[in-house]
Amino acid sequence: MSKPSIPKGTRDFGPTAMARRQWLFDTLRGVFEKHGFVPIQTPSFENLSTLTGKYGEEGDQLIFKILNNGDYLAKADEGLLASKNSKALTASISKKALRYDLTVPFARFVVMQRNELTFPFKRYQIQNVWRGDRPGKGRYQEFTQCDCDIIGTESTLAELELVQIFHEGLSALGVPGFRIAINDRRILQALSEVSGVPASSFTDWTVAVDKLDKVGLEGVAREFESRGIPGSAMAMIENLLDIRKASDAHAALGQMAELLGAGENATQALQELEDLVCRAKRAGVPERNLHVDPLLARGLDYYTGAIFEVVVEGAPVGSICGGGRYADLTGIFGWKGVSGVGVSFGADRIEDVLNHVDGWPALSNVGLDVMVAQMESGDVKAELAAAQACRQAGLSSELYPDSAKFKKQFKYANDRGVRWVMVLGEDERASGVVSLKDMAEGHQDQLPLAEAIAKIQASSAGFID
RNA sequence: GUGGCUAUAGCUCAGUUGGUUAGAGCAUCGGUUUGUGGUGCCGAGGGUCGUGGGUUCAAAUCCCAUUAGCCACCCCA
Repeated sequence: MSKPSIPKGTRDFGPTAMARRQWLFDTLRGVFEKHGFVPIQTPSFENLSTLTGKYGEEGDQLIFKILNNGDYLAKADEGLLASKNSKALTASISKKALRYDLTVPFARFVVMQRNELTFPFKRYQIQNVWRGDRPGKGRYQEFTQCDCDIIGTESTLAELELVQIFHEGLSALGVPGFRIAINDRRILQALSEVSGVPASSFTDWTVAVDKLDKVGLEGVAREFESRGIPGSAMAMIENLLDIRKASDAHAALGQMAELLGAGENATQALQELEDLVCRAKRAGVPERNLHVDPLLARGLDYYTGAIFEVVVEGAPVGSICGGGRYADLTGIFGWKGVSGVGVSFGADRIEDVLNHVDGWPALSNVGLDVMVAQMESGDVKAELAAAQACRQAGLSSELYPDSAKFKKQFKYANDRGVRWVMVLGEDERASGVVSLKDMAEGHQDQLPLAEAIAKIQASSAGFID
């Protein structure tokens, strides 16, 4: 007899966790809808070719591939099979894969549905994604992303709206001490150019920069060396570290402008960031929650403009949200020149943070307002009618399914955390009342059914968290 | 992928330098008389000590292998 288990990096969610998660999703949904986003869903798995080549080489390897049905080996390429070249063989034995994020499937969706949609199109999407990563703290193989994207406009008001949504969403969830870091790929591009990094090494450069917080300056230097980036580029990194210490976003942007000189793209990006920060501040996003971080890089290949990341100080997980502008993600699906920007809330990591700081509101997972006890006679006519009357009055109710001893029935109600128990015995029926016990207080009264219902309605549903 | 730690009841863990029938708490179930839960008291069930080999008169304990999990590194959102 082997104990059952679930794959590493996956989790079961019990009633308590689900009460919290549903509240989390409801809260974010409310924020998205308040900003005019509409929901969509896409399939859990896509054609493998839709996903590959969008997330960088590392990302591609983390995509969960689905083996073809049928006798896939018989149909596989003989030569590749014999050479045991897994990577090359994949294409001939797998045509589908679990989605890796919600953004690429969204781009695919937009291209396919373009004639049905009105642009700019604002959608939100709360669904699972899968990554074949090595699981660890705050790292799952299956997790839920809550995305909202605006596609079909280059207006920087879209970035502003998403920053507001970060602030409104995380505030509504009660996430403490979150910090929205913003940067721009165009600025990064210019920085790498100014520091003498060949254009072909830009991606390598961003990967190394992204690691700074983990590996330190020496680590980045080693990265540069192993990736063939001139050591002279280190000077810039140190400058950027200084900028991080700037008193505010305005000062940071000013220093960055000095480093960059007159590159046109970068100048525009700097101006846009400046505007974004100002407008966000005016829109009520506190300065302490918003930081311009010249070292924020982000790994995904498709970002071209503003990029975002949200971290929580002292939290046991990495970033809880991410996002950015992608100028032409639909281009790879055959529709060029459609710019979009989006952000993603990592529900599972936010859940981890709230667990860590014990920051959940009081949520009931009881799901039952009143339980009707069953008499030994097993004649349930009056009980069924009472339970139904409760439901018609908008209460959730159930009749205990067996004519068990009261001790057992009351224990069941207690263990479930049900506050109210109704008893309709001989005596009650004779006098046209019900007995209603308040499990929280321990009192019990006899009163007409209608009054009992009113009393329950006046109380809150459960008494155990 | 590298290093370290761990594996004993449903859960969390004790278990001495190897030595009789492997324990506790929690959980579960039953009892504590009439139609009533939570706290108390009494009782019960439940383990081939991760798996396979070895050393020994004797292994939960020592050795080897193997599997799984945890932590750190690496990598990444």
